[in-house]
Amino acid sequence: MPAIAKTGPDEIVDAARALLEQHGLDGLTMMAVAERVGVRAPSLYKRVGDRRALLELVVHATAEDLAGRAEAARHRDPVDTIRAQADGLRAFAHEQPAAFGLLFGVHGAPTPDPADTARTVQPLLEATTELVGDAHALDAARLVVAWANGFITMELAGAFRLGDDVERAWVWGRDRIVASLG
Amino acid sequence: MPAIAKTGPDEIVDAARALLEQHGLDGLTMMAVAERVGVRAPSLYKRVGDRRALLELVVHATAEDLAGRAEAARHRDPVDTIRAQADGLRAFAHEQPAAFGLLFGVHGAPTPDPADTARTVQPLLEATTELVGDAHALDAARLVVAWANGFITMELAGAFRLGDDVERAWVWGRDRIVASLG
DNA sequence: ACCTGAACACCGTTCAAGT
DNA sequence: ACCTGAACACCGTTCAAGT
Repeated sequence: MPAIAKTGPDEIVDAARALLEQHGLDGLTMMAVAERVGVRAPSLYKRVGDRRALLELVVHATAEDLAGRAEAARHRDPVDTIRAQADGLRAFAHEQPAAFGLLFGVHGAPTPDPADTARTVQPLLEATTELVGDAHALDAARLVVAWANGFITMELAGAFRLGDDVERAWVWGRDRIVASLG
Repeated sequence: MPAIAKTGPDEIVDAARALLEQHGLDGLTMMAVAERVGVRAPSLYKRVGDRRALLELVVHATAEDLAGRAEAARHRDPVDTIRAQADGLRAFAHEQPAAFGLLFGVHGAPTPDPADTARTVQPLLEATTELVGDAHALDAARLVVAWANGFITMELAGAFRLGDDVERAWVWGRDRIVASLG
């Protein structure tokens, strides 16, 4: 007998991303995803392997999203590009904090596709190459990304507890780093 | 009837920390902790409230550990202190990667005691005060900590996939940051 | 006082049976 | 082809009953 599919992998991944942001990683259960796409949990296994595989799809979708933004934030001036890459990463993290945490956290989450990672870093790498030269372009890119990721992660975790202006700390740190590459 | 306690909170926290490093956060189950301390899972609830409370104890113990190390890594020269704080944090993370991830990750883990956080940052804050003055001491400390946390987190997550020397990137970044504060 | 088996809720996953 | 109820394993948690 025919039997039309009620859902596909895309709807499932979208549902999973929504649940991730709304209820955290623990709220992203197979049962909750199933309910959201209008199906019973066992049916999901015909589409996505298992929960781990679904997390991989979520990571992949998030990484693609981020790569697209990074590519869109290029400027003529390498200093402008570096600032835009850092600010863009932060904006992305504020929009999708849980997905950002999944992508850059430590705890055994799936790793993004190397190709997406490469696309994401590329514009920054071009800018640092222009600023500091080939020999240290990668070191410089790692400096910028490490600082931005660390700052954003601490910000999202509420780790800046000594008061004062977090916004100012971002700009101050960002511009110190940019200046140190000049 | 008497009935001597078979275990106390300290053994339970030690068991939990060991499980965390050996089997990850998912391996830190109440049943596994119970088995390690020689008791059945229900008995743990007379000692630690619940799993969440146990995680808080683990975070607290880890944060105290880290604070002690930070205090032990002071030097006369503020530049030496900053280097030592960054290197010490990294050494700590390499020894207890899972605990480090729990402490600095994003995902709804318990937050360390503010007092422990303050102790941990204090030596760095004194050094940055000496280097850049009161007005930007906190901004500078945040720059250093954000970079170090971000670098270490990416390193532990295996996010440095573009090859090359990670060790060199650490030293290069660290010394750029220190120099930018001079 | 402290410990435990039994029980319940919840989640991931499999599979035989339905359409 | 696709979907589902039933079932199993595993974990967190509670509680009445044991010593």
